[in-house]
Amino acid sequence: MTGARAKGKGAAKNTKDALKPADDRKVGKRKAAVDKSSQPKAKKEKKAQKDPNKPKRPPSAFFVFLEEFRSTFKKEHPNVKAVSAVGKAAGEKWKSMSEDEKAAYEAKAAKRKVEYEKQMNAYNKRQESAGDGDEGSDRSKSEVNDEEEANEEGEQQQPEDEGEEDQEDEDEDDD
DNA sequence: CTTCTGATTGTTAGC
DNA sequence: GCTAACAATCAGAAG
Repeated sequence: MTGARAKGKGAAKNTKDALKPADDRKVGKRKAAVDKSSQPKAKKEKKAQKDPNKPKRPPSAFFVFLEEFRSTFKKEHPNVKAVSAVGKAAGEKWKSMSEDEKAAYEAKAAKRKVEYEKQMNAYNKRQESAGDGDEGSDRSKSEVNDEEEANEEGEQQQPEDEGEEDQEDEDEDDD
């Protein structure tokens, strides 16, 4: 079980699979390491944080929905602590949701993406800076101190609204 | 003690 | 263009 992780399904590099995009690939999953000594060791920090503040990927609409779903799911199933249980249930419901409902999460996810780009910009800049001096060599600098600096637009309104942002002319469903 | 895994889908980045 | 990897999560499993 542990062996097949990265490419679980044989990398799906076969011509057959190649034609078919990642269809049912159980997601090669993460690091795909654990081979022998690929386990990232925590140098000193708690987790293997390669980069000081690496911009994590923006949660997809599904993940946004997941966060909310998890709360609900846990409420109705406080005994269920299996992540797989929520994942399955969420996935099922997700597919059951209408595009309208999904659009609400998609809109949010889209916004996340924009922020992600911003974070990348800051991160990217950081990288350049880090590369300049020797990284990890100087410890007296108290590591990174700057945080979130890509706020050029002071207008960061936080709409607490619930759902439906500006769908404007969305064809909705006319069937 | 520390890191990984499971399970879901979507998005992003690399080739 | 397609593939691989990763995004959260939580508790257990493995080393």
